[in-house]
Amino acid sequence: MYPKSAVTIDNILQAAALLFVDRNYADVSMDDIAESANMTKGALYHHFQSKEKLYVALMLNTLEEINHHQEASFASLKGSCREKMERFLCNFMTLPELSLRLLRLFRRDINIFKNPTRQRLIEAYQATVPLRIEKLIQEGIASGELQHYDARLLSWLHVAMVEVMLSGYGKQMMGEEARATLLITLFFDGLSPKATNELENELEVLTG
Amino acid sequence: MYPKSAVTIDNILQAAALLFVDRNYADVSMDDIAESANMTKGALYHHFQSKEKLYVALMLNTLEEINHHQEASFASLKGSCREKMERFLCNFMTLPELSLRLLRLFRRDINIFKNPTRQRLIEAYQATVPLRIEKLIQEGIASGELQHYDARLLSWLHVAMVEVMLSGYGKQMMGEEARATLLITLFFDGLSPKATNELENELEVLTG
DNA sequence: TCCAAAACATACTACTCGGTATGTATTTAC
DNA sequence: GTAAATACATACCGAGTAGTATGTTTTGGA
Repeated sequence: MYPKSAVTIDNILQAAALLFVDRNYADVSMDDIAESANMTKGALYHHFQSKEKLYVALMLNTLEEINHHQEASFASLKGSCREKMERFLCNFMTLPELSLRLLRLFRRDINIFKNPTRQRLIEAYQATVPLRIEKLIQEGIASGELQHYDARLLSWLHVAMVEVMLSGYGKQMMGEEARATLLITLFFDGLSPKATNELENELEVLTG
Repeated sequence: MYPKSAVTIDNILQAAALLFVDRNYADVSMDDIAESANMTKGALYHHFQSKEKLYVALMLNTLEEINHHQEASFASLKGSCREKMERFLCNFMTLPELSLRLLRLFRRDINIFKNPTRQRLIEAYQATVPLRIEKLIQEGIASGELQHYDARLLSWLHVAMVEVMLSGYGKQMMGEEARATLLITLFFDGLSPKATNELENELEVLTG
């Protein structure tokens, strides 16, 4: 009934996001956030009980957005495991710059908090990205497209590689789809020059 | 001439290391460090001008240790690029638990500082691990063992994967050498079941 | 119109923490 | 031994910050 609150909260979270992505949690004060959101600290505390609650809200909110962005694409994935993963990755890379940076921030700063907050944040984070990839990998293992290593471990390796591709250096090197292709190639075929495909082609030729 | 100072500084750095690895930079106070090192803050400030200087000293000190640990092994690497990387990785994994955790900490917290400190730390960090791997990768590319992607990007991907292998979940899953082997396999051959070797064997059989 | 609840502002508290000023004890050099 | 440099202790300061108490303004409904 007081819709003004919603837009204000959104303003606060937006301002907080911009501050948190290039300073540390400890280095961003509630005064900073209030000033950046064009309001006073009193108003800020009217909407958020504490700094921690604000950060958690920002995180859950961002993850929710990302979830929404991915849900449709994830549900409509078709083809081989490899195709699915590549599609998913491409879609992921089209997320707004800010969302991606926040995601990276969360992964880094999640240990600031103590349980039970910590556990809650970890689960929320995992549900949006690593678990989805883990599911794709599990399917790939089941269908024989991937060797049967631990799916969770593989998903974390994948996530870590994606993070590298998204951060700084990777970005200026190559285009979006080139980076996605490289990553999928590395993941499935490795970096040895004799790629599986080529060898399979040779085999086909020889075996008729 | 005052040799007591050296051992005291060592004590301080050791105590600080233990505190920093499981709390954040901001969450560890100079009082904490002093208490943990069994001395007062005044004594602490006699040896370190500031908290930042202390942290930098800890970091450079740790990197120096790691450098020392790796130098001999790195110089004596022989065989193919793949063998070299596997050896190097195995050796790296034999580093003390605390050193590895500190290394991870530095990578995460290096952005706390402003230039020129930041730049100095980044260079020191890169010199101990990523640059060495980059060199191995460059050799591999030159010798045709690896496809000619950007060596630096590949080294970062490699480092990121190593980090996953060393952190928590990876550790309890498999033994040391198993993790190293998996990582090298993934890096060179990928995770598709039809590994390059097998295909090459098939080719050899068919082509005689 | 009028009132209660929500939205926001102001001013303040309590406290932490990096850093310092100034002392005392200990070590080394001669 | 003794003087000076070093090592360490004690007590404090000032800045900054999370959080609060208490006001004032605005909003939405009856």
